[in-house]
Amino acid sequence: MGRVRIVDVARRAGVSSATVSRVLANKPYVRPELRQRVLAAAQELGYRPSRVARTLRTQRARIIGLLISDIENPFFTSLVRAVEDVAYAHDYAVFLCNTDENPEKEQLYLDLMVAERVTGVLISPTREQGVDCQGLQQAQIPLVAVDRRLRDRRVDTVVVDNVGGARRLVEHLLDDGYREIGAILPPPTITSGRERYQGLWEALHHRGLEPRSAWIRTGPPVQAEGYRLAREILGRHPRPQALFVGNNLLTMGALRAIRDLGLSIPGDVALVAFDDMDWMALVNPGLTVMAQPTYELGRAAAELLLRRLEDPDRPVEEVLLTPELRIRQSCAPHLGAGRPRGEVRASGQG
Amino acid sequence: MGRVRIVDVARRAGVSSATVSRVLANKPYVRPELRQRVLAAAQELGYRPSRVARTLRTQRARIIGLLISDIENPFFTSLVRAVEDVAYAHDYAVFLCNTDENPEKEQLYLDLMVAERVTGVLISPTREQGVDCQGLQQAQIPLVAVDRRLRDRRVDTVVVDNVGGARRLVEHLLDDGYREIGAILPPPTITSGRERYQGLWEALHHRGLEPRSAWIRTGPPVQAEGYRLAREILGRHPRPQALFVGNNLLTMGALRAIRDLGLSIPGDVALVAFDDMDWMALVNPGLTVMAQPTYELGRAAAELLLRRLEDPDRPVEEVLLTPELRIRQSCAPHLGAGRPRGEVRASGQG
DNA sequence: CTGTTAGCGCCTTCAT
DNA sequence: ATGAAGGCGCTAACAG
Repeated sequence: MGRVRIVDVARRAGVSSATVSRVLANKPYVRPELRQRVLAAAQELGYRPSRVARTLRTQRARIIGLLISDIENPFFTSLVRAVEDVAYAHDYAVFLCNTDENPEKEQLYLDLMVAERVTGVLISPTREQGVDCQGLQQAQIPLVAVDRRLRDRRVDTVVVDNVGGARRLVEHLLDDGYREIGAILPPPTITSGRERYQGLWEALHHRGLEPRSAWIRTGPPVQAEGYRLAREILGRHPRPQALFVGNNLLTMGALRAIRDLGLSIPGDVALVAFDDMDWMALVNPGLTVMAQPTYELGRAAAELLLRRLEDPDRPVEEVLLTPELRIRQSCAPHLGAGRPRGEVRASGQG
Repeated sequence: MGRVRIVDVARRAGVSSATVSRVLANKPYVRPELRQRVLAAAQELGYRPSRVARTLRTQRARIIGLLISDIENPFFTSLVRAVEDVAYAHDYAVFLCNTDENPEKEQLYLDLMVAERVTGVLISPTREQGVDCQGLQQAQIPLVAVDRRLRDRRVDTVVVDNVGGARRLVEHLLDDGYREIGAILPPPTITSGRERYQGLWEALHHRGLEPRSAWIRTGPPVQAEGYRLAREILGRHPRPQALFVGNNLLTMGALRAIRDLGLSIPGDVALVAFDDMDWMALVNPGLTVMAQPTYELGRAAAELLLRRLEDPDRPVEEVLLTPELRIRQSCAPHLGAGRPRGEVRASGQG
């Protein structure tokens, strides 16, 4: 085992375990000489404090729990990276759990976080309600929702402006002259999906248009679903001239479907997508996307959690970040043909 | 806090804490009636055992540590997913750490694993040697290396056949008539990088060819480096007709560079790559890749660790998996022009 | 400034 | 089949 305990170090340094503890915790009121002796003894013995014992004693593991819904989604890995950076800087470890869009797994991990007495939890919830936070509350473990909201308004939240972002994307299509617009979206049980639908709705209504339900489909945010739904929508007669896809994985599937159908973008069907992925520009330079500030999202969430820890009584906070429209200029001229309006606009407004 | 302790449950059920412990651990020798009472009491009180206390007592946290070198690399996320699935099935939690190809961070996390008294550790090491496993050994925490080897031959290892895989990729180029072949590889401090270089070397030597050092570059396996090195190599006069890229992130960078240089694949430069990414076929259907069985890799590693835990004295094991050659048929005819040999071969042999 | 002491919550002999 | 008691390794009062 971690054979060498604090008393071993104490004995070797000729002091008490309390002094060793103080030295290692960098507390004041220790004679420099003793400090040296202790440090040396610890070094020589290769002493590794048991974080387990410390946690039991202090009733708080210096760990931040992070529950994401799909680790294979680049969106989340970028977020993870951000959280990790912040945690690392503040001497916290990160306990990463992949809920896999599965509410049961989510609950299981939430309970695990309680059982491990983590300091705080960041979560990107699989659904808006039905999450049992009793355990967390009882154990006074703060919770912060990232990317997706929870029904419970008492939890701090960090999200992007999904309504506005979706609206700008659709407006981009409308500005280009498209009127027959289809959409593939995450289900309304996920707040971001619902909000993006609302953005679509607002954009259309602002121009006196109605969403055509035959062209609008929702499904779990996974690639296979994007593929399936895109084929379904684009297989209809008539089919929409343009597609708004509300999630990166869905977009990936849709791109595949469009390729398999032998269609070109935007010649046969125009595409705008929420979320961005690094390789999308490689796949299709003509694609316009709403890029989320993923790293910022994670950083903001982690920092919000830290603030909450400092002052448990501060008012509930909601951070709203703004996604960025990226209009990509096609560098493959043959793909540009057939676009209602050929003009390429500068990045920025929609 | 987790206010309700085992004694609270015991009191409520009118038994001792020992009985509660036995019931919750599903141990025999408890009267069914008492068992019911205990279960009911635990339920009513919302009792959540402290894993921290349990760990302190048993000296082993039911956690598997997983140290990967880059969480933003899809290769690793797929591996994470596999490990998680196995762990989950065996009632282990996974403590995921991102070393970020940084040996210091790696060491820090390794120490953290010891401090947390995890059951075992899976690692994809940042480098072959210099990893201090003293702490792990002292604490008798088994270690398994995944994807990359460690110098220390006493650790169980799960890797793919990098030499053979690289060789087959290069042979694929040679079979197509290419002779002037360049390469972009991870550095030799990473075993997979070195092994892939060896595969390249073997393929060339087998045909009486020599690697041209001016066309061969190594660098950290990140996209920016792939971009830089590809530009460098392809900017030379003369430049190679074909490129072997030995890592997915490097490939991503190389693809970007090739695009920015206005070159086409394989017309201007042929490309074969180790590692596969889901979207690569979308980016360039003509790309031939050596796909790693990433999920299998993670699963094998986790299972190897589990076996090691069951029997600490079993001989050291090395699992060698075989990557799969994927020859993609170009569906963009204009990209096929200029290829020395137009024939498209079936997937399988190189 | 430093040492003594009393738990944190659980599991596990040992005795009954 | 059940209970009593000790201790895992550490920190935080409290004494001095």
